[in-house]
Amino acid sequence: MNSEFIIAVHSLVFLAHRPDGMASSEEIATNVCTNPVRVRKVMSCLRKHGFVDTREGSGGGYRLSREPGDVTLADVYRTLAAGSLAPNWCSGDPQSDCLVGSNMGEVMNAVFCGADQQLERYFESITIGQMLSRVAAMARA
Amino acid sequence: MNSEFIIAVHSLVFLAHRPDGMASSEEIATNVCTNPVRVRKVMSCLRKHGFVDTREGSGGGYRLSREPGDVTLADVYRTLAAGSLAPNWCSGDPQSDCLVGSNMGEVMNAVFCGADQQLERYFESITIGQMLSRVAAMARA
DNA sequence: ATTACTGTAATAATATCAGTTACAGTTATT
DNA sequence: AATAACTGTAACTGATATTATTACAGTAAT
Repeated sequence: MNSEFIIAVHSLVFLAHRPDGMASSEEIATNVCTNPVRVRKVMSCLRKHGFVDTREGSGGGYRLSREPGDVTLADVYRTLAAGSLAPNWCSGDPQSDCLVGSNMGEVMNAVFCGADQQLERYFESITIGQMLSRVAAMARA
Repeated sequence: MNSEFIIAVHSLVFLAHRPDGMASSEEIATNVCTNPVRVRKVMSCLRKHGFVDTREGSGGGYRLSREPGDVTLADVYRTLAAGSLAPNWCSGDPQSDCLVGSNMGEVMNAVFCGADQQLERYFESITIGQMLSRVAAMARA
């Protein structure tokens, strides 16, 4: 799975966990275990899609702009990783004079579109709020 | 998605399409659009899991050893690409003293295990025989 | 024997992904 | 107004993963 998706989810959960809902790219990067530039790139995308607000300048950072319980992983998936199942590579060749060789690419594509939808449906059932609860439950155990 | 999975599915459909159910690695490679060594590697794996029989030596090649209608994509998936959704990379760090940072890896893992199961369930509903029908339907259209 | 295959390892080429550096723009603080 | 602490991006570098190629031993048909 696309690691930007993971960074995004982790970041959102981290923000949801913060009492004031805020953190800088560096704080997030440390928590996620990656570098701040990558976090900023992902967050920049999340901002454009209305998941977070940004405050530039000193004391700035990111803040959740939606209720954790209202944001599903599917929302994030669609924003950052939609179609990630579809192979970058298509087998076969439309020019082939073989029935299979010439049409497999398209059939395979349809299969993966279906798979992607299936995956989205699953992610639809999990919210950022739930992720936070799960993390907390883990800590108690 | 794992391109070996795609090669495997394409190859099996191609074999199913052959009147005698047989083809050499070179024929398959041409049809799939890749090189014979790769095909042999994938087929070797399929053989070990009982999907095909191999005949070495002159005039040899591969032959489907199960009914196309009985082989699901899930069978192939489990053999060649199971767990492909789970990220190779885990966010966070168990040593972190933050609730989120220390437990997110495990929670994320559980999420992806679920996603993988969801995907398998979907693949369960598609057989090699159906793939062949779809390809044929496409050619008629 | 020769030819046409598979099986597999090793290597080389290529593409993808992640980390780093650099710097312009923004805002709070003093 | 100067400084410090941020975000936003682009460009570059390095690491990693993927794919193709080469090579050769083993097997079976002719």
